Amino acid sequence: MKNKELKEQRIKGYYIQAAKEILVGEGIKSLSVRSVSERAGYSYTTIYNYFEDLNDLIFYCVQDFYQECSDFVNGESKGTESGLTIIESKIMQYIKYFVNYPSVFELFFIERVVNFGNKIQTIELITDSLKNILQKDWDQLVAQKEMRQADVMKVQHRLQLTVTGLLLFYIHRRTPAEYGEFMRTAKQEIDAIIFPES
Amino acid sequence: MKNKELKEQRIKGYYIQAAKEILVGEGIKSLSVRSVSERAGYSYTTIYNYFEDLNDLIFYCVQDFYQECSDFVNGESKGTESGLTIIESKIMQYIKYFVNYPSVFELFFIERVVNFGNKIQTIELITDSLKNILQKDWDQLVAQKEMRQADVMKVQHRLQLTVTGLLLFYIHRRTPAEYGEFMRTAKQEIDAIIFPES
DNA sequence: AAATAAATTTAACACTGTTAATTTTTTTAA
DNA sequence: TTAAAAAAATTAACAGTGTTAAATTTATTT
Repeated sequence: MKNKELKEQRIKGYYIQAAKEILVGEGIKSLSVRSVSERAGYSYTTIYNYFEDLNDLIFYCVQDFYQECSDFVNGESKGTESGLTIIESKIMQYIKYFVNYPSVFELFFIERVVNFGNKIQTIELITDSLKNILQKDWDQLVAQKEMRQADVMKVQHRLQLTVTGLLLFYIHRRTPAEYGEFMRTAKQEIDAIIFPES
Repeated sequence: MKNKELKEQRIKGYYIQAAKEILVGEGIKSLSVRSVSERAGYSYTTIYNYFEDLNDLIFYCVQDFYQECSDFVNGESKGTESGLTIIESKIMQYIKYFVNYPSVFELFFIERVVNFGNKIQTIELITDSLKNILQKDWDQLVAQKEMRQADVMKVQHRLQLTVTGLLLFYIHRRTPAEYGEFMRTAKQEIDAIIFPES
């Protein structure tokens, strides 16, 4: 009976969609078993027939958001720019995604993750999301011998720390207060990492 | 009647002490109006006679922890080291403090702060805690003309982003998994920022 | 010692996540 | 097509959360 499984997947989709809408619209503080159930159109315990618990549902949202973020960054290929330049503009797109969806940033980097269990892979996927999303571009750079593999790894790590730090202070602590200044300093810091000589 | 005020301060102290013990021992997830009240020796609503709400109490803890962190970093002056070297070892002390008290890191950088109001100064104190705690050392460096003011500010900001990023991934996402590796890469990254030529 | 003020506690409310029992709906078998 | 079995969904309930209002106890003044 694959019909049954299809049905189950559809209903899970209703919950995931409802949860994503609440997360993007009102934030994780408004996401409760009751609120998501109501939006999905079910009573407040039916959800336990389809998800282990609320965290389980949230994990599906995280995977969806990761894909959205990746598409947002890699979607519009800027055409004929050089390697590091296109990487930089992609990093700025990555930053813009989380500025547009601060709840997703919270979900990825702030939210305390309990019940790791079988979700460790997803955790790693999102903590390394910047690296993962740009992996092809970095590989290409190495293949064209524009950078050495070891240097790429160092730069990847440095970018992860700095970009996450930038977003943490801007989204979570409103530092700096102005969007324009934030984007300016963000670009400066990224520049300093990927163009270390200048 | 200053006697009355003294009494009030003492009782507030009981609550703050109880809250700090819970935060350090069991983490913020275990800090509730009921748990802190029980440890302070009062019924579960007496707290509202001394604090606006639970967040108000937490803010007093934050200020205490900030002072503790500052003392931990500046307490043991390493004697006759040169400017940047002593700054680096102090930054490593700063990191060690939060590794020892991960709940304090959460309180400082992770916890969503509602009801800003009159607490904005405290927020700024802790988001700029690394800069604030080392300010004298930086000033001395400028006074001795070992660094220019503008460069100091750039390095301060870079350190803030990197150190917070490092702690976020290590404490919150267990990346890297090993303490030794974490401290090694932390020192590397700090080195790269404060000794940019090498 | 009696009246007043202050401090503390109990009761209650509206939330939260989650489990167990019950009811409704859907599927299978005759 | 109707009866039995299985599945799905719902209601009730529990233990927890923060917070307010009313009741009670304690302390201070007259």
